[in-house]
Amino acid sequence: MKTILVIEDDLPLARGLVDNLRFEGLLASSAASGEEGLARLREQPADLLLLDLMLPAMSGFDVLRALPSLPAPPRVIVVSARDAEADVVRALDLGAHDYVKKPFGLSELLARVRAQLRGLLGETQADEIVFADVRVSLKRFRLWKRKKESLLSHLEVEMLRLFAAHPDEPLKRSEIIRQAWGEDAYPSERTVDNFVLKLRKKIEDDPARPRHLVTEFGHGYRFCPAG
Amino acid sequence: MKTILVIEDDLPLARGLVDNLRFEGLLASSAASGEEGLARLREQPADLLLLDLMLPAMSGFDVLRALPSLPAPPRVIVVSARDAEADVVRALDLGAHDYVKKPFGLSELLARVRAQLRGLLGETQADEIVFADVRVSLKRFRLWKRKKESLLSHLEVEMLRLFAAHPDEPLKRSEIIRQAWGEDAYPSERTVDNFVLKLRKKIEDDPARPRHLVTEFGHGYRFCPAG
DNA sequence: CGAGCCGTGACATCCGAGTGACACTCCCGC
DNA sequence: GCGGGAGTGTCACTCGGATGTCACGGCTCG
Repeated sequence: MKTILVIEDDLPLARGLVDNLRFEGLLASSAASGEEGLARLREQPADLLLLDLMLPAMSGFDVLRALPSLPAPPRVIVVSARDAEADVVRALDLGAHDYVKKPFGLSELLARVRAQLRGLLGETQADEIVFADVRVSLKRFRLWKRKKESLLSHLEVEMLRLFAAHPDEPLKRSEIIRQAWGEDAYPSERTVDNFVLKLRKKIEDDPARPRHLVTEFGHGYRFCPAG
Repeated sequence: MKTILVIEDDLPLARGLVDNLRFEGLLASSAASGEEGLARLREQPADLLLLDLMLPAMSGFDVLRALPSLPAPPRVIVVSARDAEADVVRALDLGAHDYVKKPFGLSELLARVRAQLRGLLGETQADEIVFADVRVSLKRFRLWKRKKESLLSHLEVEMLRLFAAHPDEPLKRSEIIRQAWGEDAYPSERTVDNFVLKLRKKIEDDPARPRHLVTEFGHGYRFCPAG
């Protein structure tokens, strides 16, 4: 599913946009300031950003300038009450892909959102995890440890994604299953052990003495990026 | 250099646009009708199309509908005096990437042109794909492997084009269908397998042990130009 | 109506998720 | 320290789903 972030300090408007985007079948969320939005994008890259220009502290232009240094910059539609041509040109040349003037027609905005998302392949979410001497491409289902390449299955990727989202935090097997397998799958808890085994063979120097995927006796497993 | 075609029946306006686009460093030309424009695009693919909606015989909407069947569809900015929201939505959903209402500010239009062309570098619609001992002419629907010639169907070409645009990246069957077949075609996912089979017979030394079109179990297929 | 193309169904084959068995390790009470 | 039971490491095996492959039917176009 495609993800969208709305950066807008007018909360009722933001909520309305998010609701409508969700109704379009998109994974939408909002942030009330540029700083908050950028922090969110750094953690959880989005495919598209709806950006207001008139924000409290950090302006929309500042946000545009900061986007290229993100791990996965989103496409951007600027939504602004500023209708001077100079503002439009400035925003577009700062990297925005489209510019919609307030007040806008909702159906036009949604059509422009569809136009921007069209042709984007797959999900652009965070597609790399890097720690120690290991690099993981979540999009390509591949893992490299010192130039040695391994293939990852769908579930291995989901588990790595989960562990990376909770570094140094013990995760119970039941929690791992719920997050990586989904709400409606109920494999045995020993299945988790098997996947930990497979992952250790791919990311540990000595799989018998793991330093990254550590057993928390009686509680589950813990991911230590630092080792 | 990036190429632009302007389809506009108001000749003075068309000339003005072409001059300004050339001043921007682009290779611009114009056509006075939809038919003429499409013919031009078929001979000489462009990177971007500026399209008027109110054309004499064939309307701009008709042109939009005809674009996908071109060998190399351009990006499209619709430039129109029709300002009803319904027209905007319709044009965007027919595949336009942006919509500018007349009368427009020239600097804004040029900024939108730059925004559309940005990031297109390297994606310029090549009409040849070359890898290993295989050469493909996308325009001629032909493929050569060591002097052995094969004919390609329309969909085979689309799939090759898609794979070539995403080397070494696993593509899901659903994505392949969406990109190669189009948004409104829903063949079975097994259809993709059949086309992979046909392509393998044409590009692999040993189709039973493919090195270029590799299966990613559970994910789809991956194109490895290097083998 | 013949040829080529697209799409589906059927069958064989392959792969990996999940299970269970067995050995080993850890914690706890003695 | 020293069992013992619970928890974990590890592996071989199974089974369902995914894929390879082919053959057939519908379709369009000349």
